[in-house]
Amino acid sequence: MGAARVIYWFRTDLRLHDSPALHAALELKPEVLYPVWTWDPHYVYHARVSSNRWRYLLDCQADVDKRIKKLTGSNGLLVLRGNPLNVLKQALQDWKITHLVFEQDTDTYALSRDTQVRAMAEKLGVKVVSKLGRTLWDPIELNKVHGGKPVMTLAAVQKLGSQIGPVPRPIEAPTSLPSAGDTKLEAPKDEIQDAPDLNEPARGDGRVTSYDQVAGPNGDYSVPTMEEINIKPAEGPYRGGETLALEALEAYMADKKKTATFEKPKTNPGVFHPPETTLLSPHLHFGSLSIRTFYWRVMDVCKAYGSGASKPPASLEGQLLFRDMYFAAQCGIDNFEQTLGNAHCRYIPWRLLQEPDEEAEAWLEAWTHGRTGFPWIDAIMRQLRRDGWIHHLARHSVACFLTRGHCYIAWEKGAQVFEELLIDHETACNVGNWQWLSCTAFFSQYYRVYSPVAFGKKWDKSGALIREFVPELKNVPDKYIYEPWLMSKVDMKAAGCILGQDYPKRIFDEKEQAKVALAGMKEAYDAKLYGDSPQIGKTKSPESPVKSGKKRGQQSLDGFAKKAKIEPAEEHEANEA
DNA sequence: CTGCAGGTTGACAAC
DNA sequence: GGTTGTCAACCTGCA
Repeated sequence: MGAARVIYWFRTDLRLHDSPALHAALELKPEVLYPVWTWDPHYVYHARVSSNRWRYLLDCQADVDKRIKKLTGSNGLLVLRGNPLNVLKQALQDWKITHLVFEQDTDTYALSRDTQVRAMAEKLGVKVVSKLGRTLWDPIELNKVHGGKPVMTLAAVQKLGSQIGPVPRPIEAPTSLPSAGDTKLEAPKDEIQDAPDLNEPARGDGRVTSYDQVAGPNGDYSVPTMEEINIKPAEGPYRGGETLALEALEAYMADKKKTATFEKPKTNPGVFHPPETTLLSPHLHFGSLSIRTFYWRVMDVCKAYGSGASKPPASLEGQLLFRDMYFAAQCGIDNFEQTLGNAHCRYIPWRLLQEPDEEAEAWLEAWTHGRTGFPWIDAIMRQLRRDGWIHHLARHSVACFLTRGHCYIAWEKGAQVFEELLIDHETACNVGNWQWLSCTAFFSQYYRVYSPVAFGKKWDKSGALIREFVPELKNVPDKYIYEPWLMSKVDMKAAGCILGQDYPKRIFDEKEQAKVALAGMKEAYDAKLYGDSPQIGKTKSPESPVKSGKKRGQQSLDGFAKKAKIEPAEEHEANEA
């Protein structure tokens, strides 16, 4: 039996430190190791991604590329442009690969993609190895030991997690890597499906050239540039990559008291550049920081600190446990990313869930672009758009406002905006948190409503966040900064801000609208319907959105993925012939 | 079955 | 200005 020839497929794990999958690849003692990223058109066209997040991804790739080059002394990351099923099939054959190794990914699209890739590889006689590395515990196993029910409470994560066993300690980054062999590839002619192009808002004017060649414009599989992928320049201040991730972790952990006594609800959503929280979530998303490295650094600091350390759910450990909870819920619930067909999501007849509604469309548009006339809400939404990151409680505040608190608009609409704009967007966490805030799952105390005026004021009396992100209100006195509609004509003139001209009038009276929304929530709770209740289908038009493929797909979140058609390899061969 | 405690992070008024 | 009770009352998990 010859030596192993390995493709290491990077996806959710753009790092070299504590990578169980990479470790498994190296344990095969391969004679050649091809570190591959597949530039998947699904993400380029069928997922919402802002310029900020595209740049963050490229940052992570560039950093891993540099690290790999250092260890191999030759090649870096090989970015193969094309549908992973097709390019990997070609690479497995042309490079005489014996093992395909990657980190387990339980996202909806990823599960279906990996199932197909696995089948394709095994058919070619290639061994497929996948390892857990993205969560503290295996989300599938968490649900299994929960009796097959999806894990949806933090207490359950703690209990079942400790039953499964302690989180493994992180493993060191390799000190050397085998080089890749010959990288010549008989590039398959990929049919790139670019419709629907959900990334259109981030794209520049030029043509997408990413898929002209499988090896990229220089023929060397180099990490793409923003120009090459034709994405507009990113405006935000936050950059990605393993090097920055590890530095940021150490910088935060250096303050032992802050780390050990961390309580999320006590961190200030009005503080920015830098925020009071760790800002490590985007690194977790791209895998440029290992979750286990983060977890054990926190646990060790807390242990050394002693009895004064904070505890879950508010503590840093608690934040990481929530993440595991959402991953478990996502892979344990059918149609997790939407209301319809989701047995664990309360059915609420949200505006814009199914029926057109001009007023609600206008409110959604105003919310999306920070033009609601509520300075606190608008500041957060503009911060989200410019920087790609907002504080957790700020997310709560604007999510509550759009859904159960005031606008009574379907949570999926808001989740789509977050999906596009957040640099730390994680489908499981984003969808889960939107369900939480909209009181459709996880949480149900709908009478606790965040005020668009009082909540911000509590943290930030003089409105620094508003003055930064809503400059038209810069000179409004503190007294009116959260409620500019209280200004007289004279006040407006003095502040250089005429309402309805320089800054919008509020879209509604928030106290009145909160009453309307609360009454709606009460009625919806009394009805006790869930996303899979048969009554829902019956009350709607016969052209039920649950069944109709294309239109629904365009509207849904990552769940679109599972409906996106990935051509079986055989069909492609037939097409090419 | 019932009852009850607890639930990451509310708002507001009254003291 | 910081603490406390009320608002109107949800869910899950466990005894």
